[in-house]
Amino acid sequence: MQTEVAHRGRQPSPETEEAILEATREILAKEGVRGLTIEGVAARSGVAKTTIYRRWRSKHDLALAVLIVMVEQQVQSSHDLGDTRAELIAFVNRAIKILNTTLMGRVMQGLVSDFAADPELARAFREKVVTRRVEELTRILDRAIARGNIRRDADIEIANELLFGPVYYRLFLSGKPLNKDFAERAVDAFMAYARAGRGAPRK
Amino acid sequence: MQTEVAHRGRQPSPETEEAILEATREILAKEGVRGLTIEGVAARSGVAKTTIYRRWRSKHDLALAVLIVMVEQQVQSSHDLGDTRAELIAFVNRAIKILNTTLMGRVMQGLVSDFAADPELARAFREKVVTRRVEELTRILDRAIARGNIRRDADIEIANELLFGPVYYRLFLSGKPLNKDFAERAVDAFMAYARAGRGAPRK
Amino acid sequence: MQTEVAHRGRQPSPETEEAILEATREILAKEGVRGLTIEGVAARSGVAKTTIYRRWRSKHDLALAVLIVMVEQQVQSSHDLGDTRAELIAFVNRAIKILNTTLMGRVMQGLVSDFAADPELARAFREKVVTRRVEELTRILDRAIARGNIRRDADIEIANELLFGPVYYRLFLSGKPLNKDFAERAVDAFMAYARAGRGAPRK
Amino acid sequence: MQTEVAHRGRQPSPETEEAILEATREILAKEGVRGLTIEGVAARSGVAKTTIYRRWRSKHDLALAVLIVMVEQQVQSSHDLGDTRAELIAFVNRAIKILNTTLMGRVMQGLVSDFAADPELARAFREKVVTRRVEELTRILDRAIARGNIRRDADIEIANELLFGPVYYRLFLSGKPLNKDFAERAVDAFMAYARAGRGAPRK
DNA sequence: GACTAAGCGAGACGGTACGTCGCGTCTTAAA
DNA sequence: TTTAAGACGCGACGTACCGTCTCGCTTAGTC
Repeated sequence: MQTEVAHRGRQPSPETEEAILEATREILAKEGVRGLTIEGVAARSGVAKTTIYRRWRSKHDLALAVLIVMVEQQVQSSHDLGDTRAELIAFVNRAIKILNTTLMGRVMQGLVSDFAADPELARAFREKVVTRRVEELTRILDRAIARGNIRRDADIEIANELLFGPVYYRLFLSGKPLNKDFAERAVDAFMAYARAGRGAPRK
Repeated sequence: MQTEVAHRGRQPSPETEEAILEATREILAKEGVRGLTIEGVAARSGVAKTTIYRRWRSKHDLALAVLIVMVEQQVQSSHDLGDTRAELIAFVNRAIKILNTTLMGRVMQGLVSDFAADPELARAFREKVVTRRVEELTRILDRAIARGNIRRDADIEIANELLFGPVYYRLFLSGKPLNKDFAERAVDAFMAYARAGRGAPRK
Repeated sequence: MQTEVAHRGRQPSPETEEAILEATREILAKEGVRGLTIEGVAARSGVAKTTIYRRWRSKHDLALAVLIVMVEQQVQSSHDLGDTRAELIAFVNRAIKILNTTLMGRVMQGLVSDFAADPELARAFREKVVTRRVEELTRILDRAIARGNIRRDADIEIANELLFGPVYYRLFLSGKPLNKDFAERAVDAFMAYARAGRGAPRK
Repeated sequence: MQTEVAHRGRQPSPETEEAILEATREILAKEGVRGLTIEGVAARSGVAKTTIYRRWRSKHDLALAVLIVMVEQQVQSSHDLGDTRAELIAFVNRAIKILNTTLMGRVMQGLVSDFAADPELARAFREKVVTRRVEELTRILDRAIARGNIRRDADIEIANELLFGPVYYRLFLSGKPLNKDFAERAVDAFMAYARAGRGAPRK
């Protein structure tokens, strides 16, 4: 008469999940977010569509999941180099390198439009990806302030925008290559600003 | 059966074109690039799908056309204020205002992913939209150099990235509002950088 | 992820199939094969276009399916009347009556051009429709031979062509009505031929 | 005041007409009635669509025009061979040969469905194509009656159906090849019938 | 020689239907 | 209860042709 509560049935399998993510990665690499379809992932992974929907709300969600895994594997703390400029350049360059050499760049290009349409997706992206970067940046700037390299009241938010705004501008809009000396200039601009102070000499 | 070249056939009707663009604008305003479909534009404009395809290759192309018309109407030269910082702030704020108050912002968000997938689209966007901004910026910086406000060798490309990178970073990624004092900070950072010179004091 | 074969998934629903066939019949009756469109069948039946395509390759295939159902319902064995001529006349008249009173005539007219273009369709038609007639005819001729009414070596193929060639000639080309005494003449011609024998008196 | 009637303007050019027919023939040969489109004919002939529509109501009409030209070129009277059976066999074989070796067969297969849908087309076909055959057949049967080879009251209509019904049955429905001895059998059947008389021996 | 019809090419246009892709939901049977 | 399989309704895609419609030129007459 089914009075029991404890029936648990078949357990979700980790292999299934991995198969899905792997297929997603392969498709993403070959065709970008554009070519990513649930149908395609199901076919390539041998997993049923239903199973995928049980775990992710949309293909964007799925792409983001892949991206997050990627970010987590790339995590790497920047150590104290005793030189703020060098630390920042290394930091920005690390981000650039990931964008250039992994799926990250293509996935970002494909996902960015979805952030505006899907707040939940945007939230997840910021929480998992941006936050880490901001934390890292905070550590670097704290050291910089301690050393007296930059103003006490330098705003982390501005720092982030000045350093990475140009990076994504190139990735999304201008299509210019993201190379090394490019990072230097962004860092120099930020340093000039942060050293001088907000109310610094004008005109 | 004839050998002439000059036969021209029926000319594309401007009314038809306008009807399509207007319908596109309406849908874009209501539902964004996401909700834009050729089918929908055809239905709303009373124009046949085929006619739309005859003029634009894709809905992204169509959205871009709308955006370009918008930009062309907004064109406005910045006059000499005698103050570079003020001119730049006004310049950036003008862009921000357009993003905030017209369809431009939403359309950009929706279109940005397509630039990576469709080089032709990206090329058109840069040519029609970015180029104008760069020209304008050039004029401002020329005046600034003439006045001695910034270094002779300041790079227009960098200027563009430093000023607008943060703007689009907010629009695309962080979702933070694009308000007034935001423009000031980006301009101050650029000015600090451009005044100091590239090989300026380090550490 | 699994290796089994036996998963069966959701089964095609007979209601869906019947809805499609019924809508097809209605359209066929009203507008003929000419007016039959998958789009129309989908609309009238409330079934999705894709579902129709999942079951039939083309509208011709669909029309044939309807025709086959019709034929299967009309199947009716001719019993021994003790008189070959009477049996054949009844047989031909039965076919004529179906062509005259059901959709069969119109559908055949509309389908006939497709047989030449679509061998698969032609094959299906012959298998399902012609074969039955030939079987029936075989039984009648066997009885005729047993009675000594016709030659032992009368060819079933020729019989079929002599009896039904004129019928379809009228249906397809001359447009003359298919009435009763018409069948008699075709049967008489065949009987004269089959009784006389192939090498019979000439000139 | 336009009282005149006789303004004539530019005359339709025969070259244009021929170019259209030639293109039609080529397409018909390659792709059959199925692949025949006004658009295609216009493209291949270099003639404007409008010009084609000015002369023919539909692609079927156009195909029929081609077929009629073909028939007119093939016209050939059968001479008195002194032997009715031989004359009929030659007559049927001539028709078969045309169907087998020219476009006629394919065009007939493609057009036959349109006869039912387009009475005007059917009328034109009968008038231009069938009529000639019936006239020819009449001459042969007149000679046969004169010779006493067949009954006085043999019906020309029946003759036509008995002789050509089987031919078109093969062409349209059974797909069996139209070869030589096939004609003999149809003729023999007709002869047996026509010699014996309608009210001939039964049972 | 100017005027006036038509013929003609080119090609835009509104349509209808095509056949396909992918979505997200559902049903079924097996694990 | 999860899973693979796959049917299903749905919305949109981009394409093929349809038949009609300007448009501007060419070709013949007629006045």
